[in-house]
Amino acid sequence: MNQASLPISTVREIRDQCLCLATQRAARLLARRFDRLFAPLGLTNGQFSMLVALSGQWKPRLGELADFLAMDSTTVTAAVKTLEKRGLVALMPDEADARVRRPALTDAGRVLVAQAVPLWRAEHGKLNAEMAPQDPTALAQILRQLG
Amino acid sequence: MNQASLPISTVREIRDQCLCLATQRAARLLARRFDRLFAPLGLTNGQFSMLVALSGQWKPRLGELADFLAMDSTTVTAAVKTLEKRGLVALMPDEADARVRRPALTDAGRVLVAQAVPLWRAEHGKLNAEMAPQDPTALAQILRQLG
DNA sequence: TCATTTTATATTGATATCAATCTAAAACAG
DNA sequence: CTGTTTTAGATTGATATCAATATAAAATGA
Repeated sequence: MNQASLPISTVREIRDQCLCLATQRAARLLARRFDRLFAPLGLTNGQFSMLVALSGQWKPRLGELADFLAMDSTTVTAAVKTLEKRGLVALMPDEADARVRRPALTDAGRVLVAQAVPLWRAEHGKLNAEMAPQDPTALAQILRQLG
Repeated sequence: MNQASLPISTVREIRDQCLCLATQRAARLLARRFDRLFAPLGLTNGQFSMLVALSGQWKPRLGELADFLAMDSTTVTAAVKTLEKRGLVALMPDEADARVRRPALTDAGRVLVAQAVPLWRAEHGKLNAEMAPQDPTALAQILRQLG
């Protein structure tokens, strides 16, 4: 009951090398940071990302949005429902395929995301400064290819 | 109702640069990957990380474990309770301070983590190969400093 | 000492996450 | 065409996550 279960070298190996652990850690820290940033607007970091994803000309179906966010599609269904209830997003039926529904920003959603972007820009500027001399965009690109 | 809410350059800026989004994406992908890997043992990626953290000589209090995992301490309380119910971890009272409780692996926990490590090593080897020529350990270190 | 503050953890309530499963529509095979 | 398979999405159930709050022990201060 007293000896370690693994060689100490193994514990160190996993602690120092495991990308899953390192990524979950960073994800939790950044999620909290941006959740607090957007809290005055009633948004979470994930809701902000989703609203931004819907702010271009791109009109994804739910499944495409799930791929973009690397979420399970059931998670997207639930998340969109929350935004829909708040009137930030509307679900539009597809003309060609009755199974498909495409989330789209409402006017209220557009107003809110426009308010959130300056907050994001200021906070992300701080974050970039903190991680110097690392290149944040390069890191983001590596992360996007990870999985 | 039809025009984009943000300049397209802003949408691209956030999509390409936001470390919060990039990290949440990667975290979800890796969580699913390692959850499936450990599923035959009845473990999630987070439970594996927690058991490994308790596999050294380190005997953290709950709050120290929370810091190590960058989790909220209430999340750790709940997660440890699940492991305790399964008999993988026991919560030991602290001699000097009655508020403090220290989670410790049980024999069953030791057996299970020893079974999980070879799975982790094989899968992480694949992951390392996939991200060549990036250095996975360097990436893990950057992520550990992020927040 | 005793009241106040701080610290460590637990509880509650809300959302996030995913696996497993379900329904309905579309695509396909014969 | 009709029966089967595939695809898109929704529902359910379990755990994860954190903010807000509560509790209880320790530390501090008058």
